[in-house]
Order: sequence, then C-alpha cells, then structure tokens
Amino acid sequence: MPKSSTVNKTPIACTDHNHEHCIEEALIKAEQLCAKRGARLTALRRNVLRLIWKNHAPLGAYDLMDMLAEEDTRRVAPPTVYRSLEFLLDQGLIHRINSLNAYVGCHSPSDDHEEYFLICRECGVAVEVPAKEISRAIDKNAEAMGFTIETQTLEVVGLCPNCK
Amino acid sequence: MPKSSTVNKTPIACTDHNHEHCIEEALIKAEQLCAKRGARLTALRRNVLRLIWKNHAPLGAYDLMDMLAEEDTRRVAPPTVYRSLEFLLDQGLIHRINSLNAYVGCHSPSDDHEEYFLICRECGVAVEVPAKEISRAIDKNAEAMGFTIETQTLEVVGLCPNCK
DNA sequence: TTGGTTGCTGTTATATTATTACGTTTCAGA
DNA sequence: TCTGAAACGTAATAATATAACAGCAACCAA
Ligand SMILES: [Zn+2]
Ligand SMILES: [Zn+2]
Ligand SMILES: [Zn+2]
Ligand SMILES: [Zn+2]
Repeated sequence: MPKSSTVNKTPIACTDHNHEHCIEEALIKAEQLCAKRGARLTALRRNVLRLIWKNHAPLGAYDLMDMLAEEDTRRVAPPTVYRSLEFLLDQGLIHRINSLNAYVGCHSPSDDHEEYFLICRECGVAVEVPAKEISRAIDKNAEAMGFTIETQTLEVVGLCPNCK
Repeated sequence: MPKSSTVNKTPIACTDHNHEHCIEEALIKAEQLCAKRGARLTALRRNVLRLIWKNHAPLGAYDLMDMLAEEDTRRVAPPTVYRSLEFLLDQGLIHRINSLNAYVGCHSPSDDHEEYFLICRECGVAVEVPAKEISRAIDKNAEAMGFTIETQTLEVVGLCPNCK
C-alpha cells in the first residue's frame, strides 16, 4: 500500500496521545534547526516555544505572558514575548492564526511547506494540514488574474472528531 | 465560447474603471437585498457601506470612524461603527479580512458564496474570487480527517497586476 | 585580553483594535 | 396613540500590538 499510507486520518492532536512526547520532540527539532542555521534559541525563546506546544490549541501573546509569569515569578512585558514570537515565526517554528490572534507550534518546521489549519471552535485545537495541491490551484488561479502570490493564509473553523 | 467566458482575467478593481459606478451599484444591491429580507439599512449603515466601497482596498473600523467624522462633523464612537459592521457582515454585504483587521465590500452579496481574497501588499486592493472548487476540496479533505467544517477563511497576499 | 559590534532583553509609554454596560431614541406594528 | 424591540449614543475599559530607548551579553577581530 504505497499510496494509501498518505490517506488522511484522525489527526494526532485529536487523539488521546502522549503529549509530553509532542513537546519534547518539537523542542529537540527546534534546537537542531536553530543550531544548523546559526540562530540563537535563547532560554526565553525556548520557553515561549515550550509553552506554545503545551497543548494543540493556539495561544495568545497575553496568555503566554501570564504563563511565563506563573512559572518564573517574574512579569514579562509585551515586547519581550512579541519579540520571541517574531523570532519563532521567522524560523518557521510556529504559525500565527490570524482569525484568533493566536500562535501555534509548527509540525514540520524544517520544510518550507504550505499549510492550513483546521480549528475546532469547541476545544480550540488547531490541526496543521499540508496544502500543496490547494496552494498550487490558488497560485494558478491568481496567475491567470495577473496576481503574483507571496503568502497564503487558509484557516478553517469547525468541529473536530472529539467535539462532534 | 460558452466556457471561456468564465476564464479568469484582470479583476475590475485593478483596472481604470468608473468606480462611482461600483459604489452606486453596491448600494442599490444592498437596498434591494435588505428590503427583500426586511432588514433595516439605516442611514448610518448605508453610510458605512458607502465608505467601505469608496475604494477596493479594505478599511479599518477606525478609518471608517475618521471618515464619518470628516463628513458628518460629528464624532462617532467605536461601538456605533462596530455595530454597523456587524450588521453588514451578517447581511453578507461586506467581508472581514482577518489578516488586516479590515473590512471590504462584497461583490455578490445575494449569493451564499464561498470566496477568497487576493490582497495586494502594495496598493492594498483586495479582490474577491469565487472559491467553489477549492472550498469543496478542503471540505472533502477535512471530512476524511473527521472534521466538520463551518467556515473557511482564505486570504492571499501578493502583488496585483498594477503594482508589479 | 581588550575593545568594538551586534543582537537580545528590560522598561516605559503608547498605539490600535474591539467590547461591555447602560441609558436614550426611533420605529414598526398593534 | 401606545408599546416593545431594535438601533443608536456615550463612557469606560479590554485585548492585542508596537515604538523608543537603555542596559547587557555574546561574539569576533585585533
Ligand atoms: Zn500532542
Ligand atoms: Zn474539538
Ligand atoms: Zn470600483
Ligand atoms: Zn496593487
């Protein structure tokens, strides 16, 4: 079954899984990637990334500030967390969900991938889905209208398997 | 040429056209639609819609407030304009562009249509494009993952024909 | 090591976008 | 004309994000 292995199935974020493993893996990947690029994953940035990965639902910047305050006993000001978010976005380690003003960990930060999000309006989980075909269709369409595309944002809201 | 008439071409918003006509037409359509539905397109709401249609680039809520102030010599507070926006959104007369926190007139408010936006990062123009096929592909994909989709948001940023 | 440069973080203030709460006015329908 | 619901006015505030500048730490070249 060479093709059927790529068939969609229930995303891991919606299953009862070992989530500590998700976090661990994401942090290791991030460290490797930053090392390779000569980018500095500082303690603060690593912390922000870890907190973002704490669950599969996007987190707002001010949520992150609160969580940092709880852990560190020291209040962090908005610019601090926004700068970390900017770094993580630049490195492709997280994505921003515009419709939620929130941030979520990226599942394949090493690829230069096109992706979109299935967001559950009930539990908040955001599942990242590869968007290669869709993305290409959009590109082609836009090209025919004389547009040159630089970035695409596709966000889909509905109900996840658990919340139905 | 029965099919080729549906082929994409340079969108009207990116051409040198009689824009007064765009505005006029949008307002007439809006009036007819609201009349048919028994919805009240009040002076304020009509005004907000007209200002949104003043060009083909999305406008922020506070831009609208400023424009209303200029015209009316009377300051309008945020809730006032946000309520009008909510009404216009509910009636499908405008769309919200999440990535810009801005609002733009809808080209086919009478249909229950799936649409997406090509946004020029240079001149700000936002072109509405029907997204039927793409939308269906996304639905099908999501279904296979156990998601039930309620709303989709696709926003594409790039350069329009004029700004290239 | 030293000194210079760059990048990261801290801090204060402020900008931008949006909502809550409550009182008043308007208006369609009885 | 009366009445209830919808629309609007107003003040306060919430939520999200950025600007501007100062201090510090890491890195590199001399
Ligand atoms: Zn997990
Ligand atoms: Zn859910
Ligand atoms: Zn026009
Ligand atoms: Zn343009």
